[in-house]
Amino acid sequence: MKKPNARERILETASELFHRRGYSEVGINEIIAKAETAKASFYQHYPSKEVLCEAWLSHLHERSEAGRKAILESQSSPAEKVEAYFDHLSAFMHESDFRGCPYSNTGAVSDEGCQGIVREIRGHKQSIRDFFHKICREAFSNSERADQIGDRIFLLYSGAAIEAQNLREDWPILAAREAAVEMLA
Amino acid sequence: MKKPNARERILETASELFHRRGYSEVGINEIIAKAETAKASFYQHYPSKEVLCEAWLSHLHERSEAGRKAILESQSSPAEKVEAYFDHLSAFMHESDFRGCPYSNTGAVSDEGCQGIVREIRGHKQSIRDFFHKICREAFSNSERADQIGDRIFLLYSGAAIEAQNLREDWPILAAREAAVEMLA
Amino acid sequence: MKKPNARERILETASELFHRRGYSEVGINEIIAKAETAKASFYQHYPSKEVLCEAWLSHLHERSEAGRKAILESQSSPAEKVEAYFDHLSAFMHESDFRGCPYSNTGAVSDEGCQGIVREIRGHKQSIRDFFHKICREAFSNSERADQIGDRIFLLYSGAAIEAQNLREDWPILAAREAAVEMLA
Amino acid sequence: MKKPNARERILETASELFHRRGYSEVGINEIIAKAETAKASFYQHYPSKEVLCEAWLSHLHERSEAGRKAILESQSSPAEKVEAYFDHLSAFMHESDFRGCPYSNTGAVSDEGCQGIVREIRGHKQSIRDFFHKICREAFSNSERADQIGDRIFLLYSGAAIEAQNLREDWPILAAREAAVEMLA
DNA sequence: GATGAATGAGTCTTCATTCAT
DNA sequence: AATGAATGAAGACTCATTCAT
Repeated sequence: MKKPNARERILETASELFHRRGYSEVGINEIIAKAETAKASFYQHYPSKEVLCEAWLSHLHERSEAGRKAILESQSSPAEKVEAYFDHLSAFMHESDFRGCPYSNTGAVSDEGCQGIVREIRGHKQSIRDFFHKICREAFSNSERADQIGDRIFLLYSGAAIEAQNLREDWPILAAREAAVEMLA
Repeated sequence: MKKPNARERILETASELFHRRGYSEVGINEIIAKAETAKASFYQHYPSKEVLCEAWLSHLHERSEAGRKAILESQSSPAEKVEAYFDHLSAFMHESDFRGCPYSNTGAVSDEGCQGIVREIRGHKQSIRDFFHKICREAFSNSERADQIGDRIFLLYSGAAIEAQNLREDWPILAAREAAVEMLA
Repeated sequence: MKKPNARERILETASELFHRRGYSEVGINEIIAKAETAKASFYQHYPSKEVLCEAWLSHLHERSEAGRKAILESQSSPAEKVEAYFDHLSAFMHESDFRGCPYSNTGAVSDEGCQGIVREIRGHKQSIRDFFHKICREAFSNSERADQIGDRIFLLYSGAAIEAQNLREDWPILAAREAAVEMLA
Repeated sequence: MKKPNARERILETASELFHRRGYSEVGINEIIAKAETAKASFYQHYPSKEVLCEAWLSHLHERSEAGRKAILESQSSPAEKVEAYFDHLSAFMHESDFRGCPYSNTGAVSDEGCQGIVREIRGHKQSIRDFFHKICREAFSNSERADQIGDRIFLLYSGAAIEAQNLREDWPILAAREAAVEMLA
């Protein structure tokens, strides 16, 4: 029984599982079973579980970058842009039963030995930080102050994601959003 | 070869290992080996790994509560109290090579099935949130505004911890601290 | 279904399998199946397949040393001692369907990374070499000449074992025995 | 990307790898990767790993036969011919970091099921035996005695190869050579 | 209160081979 | 003549837990 597109099916399945339950909690066996693939087919496409994890984070990052780009290019005000991004976060959290940030969650179980994974995490985080910096530079004439506020919103954003996960509540997202908007006023 | 205090040695060993590498990444075998205990002795004291995890988080919480109590009872201003707590965080992060928050890290690999663990996490987080609320109520006459600012500082605090871990840098802690102080001005 | 003495059963089973088919050709699964043990029981007693291999070779060496000791302590002439040892070899080869020398066979699939295994092999070989040296010193007044002849008999012995294996014939053992006796005449 | 001579590249690559690490320790994947060939191309040229092994041994045998033929046809004395062959062995061992005899090493991991491989091994060994027989017939008028001495030199030769490998020393080759020359005196 | 031996189910990864194109 | 994707079986090893003593 030959199944084409194993590569894609594996990535899709793993994305779902890694996100919902965490990278370290999902085994190759479960992935290939759900993806209906043979184990050796898996390793033909991904040399290791770690590389699959990188592919997942990288793929997620691309989509997430596109979302930020769309917001940046919109005609909205800085505050509206920030609001839009927090609304994205809120939707994302509800979709995934408050599983939090895939990057932070993965970072929690990856030591410095997982170089590729760590690179993906840092790249993603820096990208979000840059996003807030850009928005704040639209709002503030002083670029130093803009970056400072951008960092604060970035931290509020991260804190909101992690605490919404920990508490299984969405007030952190709303509170962070409100704080961010206030900072841009 | 009788080893007294097996219970304590196990908890100490597990605390160190869980914190540095993560609950899911540390096995029972490693714990009992480092604690120089027999496997059956382990299960005599802790019926499961999960219960050991709860004991770890609970013990950590007690010490952390004591720290917050001391700060609250100090003669410092609200801003100074917040600064003191962020300084604690900074020291904690440096001590542990930026391993982040034990509670959030554990939450990243625990599903809702781990009721005891989840309870510890939520209790701890709520406790920190309360701590900031109390400080803010000293600073603001309007208690609603106080809680709002307290929540924001709580989120900055969480965000700082997680991003210091992700980026292995300490600017998030400094930036969050600065933001918190500004909010209390 | 608890089975005591797993450790011994594993060693016995592995000894048989490693000898008949070769260290690299026998998997842990087969060993534990034949020994009727759980996989984890295996690893409780032997931290790795490599260590099991060392235990096998070491155990074999002890028995083999005892045999040489008995020959050395016998009242036979040097030639008779050598004959006795070659007769041992002949019997051993017939017993095992001409599977040759376990040490040489294992050396054929072990690189220098397998330090423990290599140590066992070299120790065993040196022990046989010493054995022939001792016998020859009984036969020759010149100890240098004795060691020289001892080395030659050692090499004849090794060559006989390997070629009896390769050819599945026993003439090599008979020929080597004859040559050795002639050297002692 | 068309790669001509895939067949030859595969054989060359496999020869090197089989010799250095042993037939059973080298996988098809490694061979095709190093030979820069596709997996299916491999199976187009060699229906199985076993057949590739036979091709390797057969090819090696041809070159080795040529060497023996050259020695036999030389104008040297029997003792010189034997010396030349042991010198070949010495050079071969040093070139390959004392990996020993490819045929004996392969025999150590091949059961009687591998008919083709076993045939190659036996053919090769018999060929070397014949070689020594021929040389000894030049040296001895009594052809029975000649074959007897030839067999002894053959066994010394085999023993030297295997023990040089086991001990990673070259004294066995020198000792066997010396013994062989003495036998021809 | 303490122990070492035993366990089944799981981990990630590699094997030699075959398929459709 | 060449290819990349697919495969089932097996590889060594670890998991958290339970047992009898």
